[in-house]
Amino acid sequence: MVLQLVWFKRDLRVQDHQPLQQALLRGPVLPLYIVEPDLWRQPDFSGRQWAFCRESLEHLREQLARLGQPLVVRSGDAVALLDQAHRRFGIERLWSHEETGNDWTYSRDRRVANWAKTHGIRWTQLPQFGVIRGLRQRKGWAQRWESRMAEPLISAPDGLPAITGLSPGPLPIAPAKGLASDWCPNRQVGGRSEGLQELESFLTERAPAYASSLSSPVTAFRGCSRLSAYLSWGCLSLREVVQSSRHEQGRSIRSFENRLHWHCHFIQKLEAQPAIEFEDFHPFMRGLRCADDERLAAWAEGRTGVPFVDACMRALQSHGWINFRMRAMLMSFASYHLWLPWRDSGLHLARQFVDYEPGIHWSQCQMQSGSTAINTVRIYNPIKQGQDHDLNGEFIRTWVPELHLVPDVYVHEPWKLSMAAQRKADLRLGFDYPLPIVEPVVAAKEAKQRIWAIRERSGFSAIANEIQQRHGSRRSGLPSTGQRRRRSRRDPVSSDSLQLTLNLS
DNA sequence: AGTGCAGTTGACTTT
DNA sequence: TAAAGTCAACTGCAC
Repeated sequence: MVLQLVWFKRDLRVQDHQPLQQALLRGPVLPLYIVEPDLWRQPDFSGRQWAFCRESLEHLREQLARLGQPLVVRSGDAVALLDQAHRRFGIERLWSHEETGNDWTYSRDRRVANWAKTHGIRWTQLPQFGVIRGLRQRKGWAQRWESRMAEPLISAPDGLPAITGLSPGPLPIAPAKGLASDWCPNRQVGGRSEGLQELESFLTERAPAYASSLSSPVTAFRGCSRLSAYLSWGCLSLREVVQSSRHEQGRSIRSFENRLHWHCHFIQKLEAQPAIEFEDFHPFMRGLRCADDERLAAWAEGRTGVPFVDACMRALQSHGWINFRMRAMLMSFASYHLWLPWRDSGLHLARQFVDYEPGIHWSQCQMQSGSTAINTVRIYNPIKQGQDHDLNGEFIRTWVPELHLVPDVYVHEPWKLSMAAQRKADLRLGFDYPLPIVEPVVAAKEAKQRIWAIRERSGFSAIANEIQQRHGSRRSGLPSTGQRRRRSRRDPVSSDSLQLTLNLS
């Protein structure tokens, strides 16, 4: 018997699954998922991600079983297992979705490609996002994204011919031996039905308030779409989310759609330049920051002594998710205030995110650390963020119960409490809750100076411009220094040539 | 009623 | 998807 092998990776669904559809046109299909212990031992992967993935696999297995051939699951090295399948059945062709993963999955894919070539097996990888493989420069990208998303959805197959004498194999509880336990009590549950429920409730109930609730962690857990993990693991296809959101109208849904666009925009950067997982976009930024295990641990465990930062980190630990603005603030605090290398803090965040998507993640880590050079430096002030998005401290009090009795005005800056006030709030600073490990205002100022000193060095902007050509969207472009015309308020539409000359000279 | 002035607001620039 | 600083316009009030 000769088979088509459909290799499921982070595309755990049968709907809108082009490789599955195409493979079935050519013959009986062996649907395979490979649990790769080495992958799950990588420092950016974690138990909570496996738990979500495993739930999604259970659902996928059921769906495929109903179609006639359950999902086959094997644990081990991908090349070894593919080779085994080939020797037993003969694989005519290998099918999968393109994956823009980390360095480990990229090199595994190269090994698989090699193996396939050696055995004369064609490996067809089809795109599932708006990411374009082999793209040299960014011009025209947005339009190609648009046409990808407009393609008709592919419905689930009618059925799969059963393969006799092939056991589905167990879905392991742990994907590798000796992995750290990862308690995440408020994690979303994986699987396509859960994803569809989330999509449905978002579009029919929650979408109108999306734009107004996505910034504050008080409202974001309900107000955001919460589809990210289902997209990362492929329970839902991006195209189906884009298309169903287009049936709705309103300001909020437009702003949501914008973010779906950004999803691929960021993955495209890692696709075009895999090194950004490890290496700063801009060479002038390399080796800038200082590794510090103690600082890293305090940040990662939510005990920096800055309440809003700690509250966000603890909420993330418990949910496996937090809203975008707070992710940016956490990263900004690690990179600027604590001056930690983004790779170290980024690995911790990667493990915390159930929705970890390497391309988005590493692009964002760099962007929030100022190392992309094509974005302006954004240093978040955690006290201001707290006052803006958790004015009365309800979020802080939920996650930092040590501050339960601290009055609202001090809850963002408990170090300003007098001894008497501490006693009254039943709080001993430095004992029940730490004093801040850095002075937020001073640390931010210092970081800002360091970063700007580098940005002003000669040769910096020339390289920044090259990065812009390769990775930037049109809007993110650096203003060309010295060429911008200043407009006075007094003279808002001045086109007076004399003034123009003066301004340019 | 008009003027002076401190304090506030908002647009815009710089870091 | 930032924050802080600057500057001019505006506001409310006293006289």
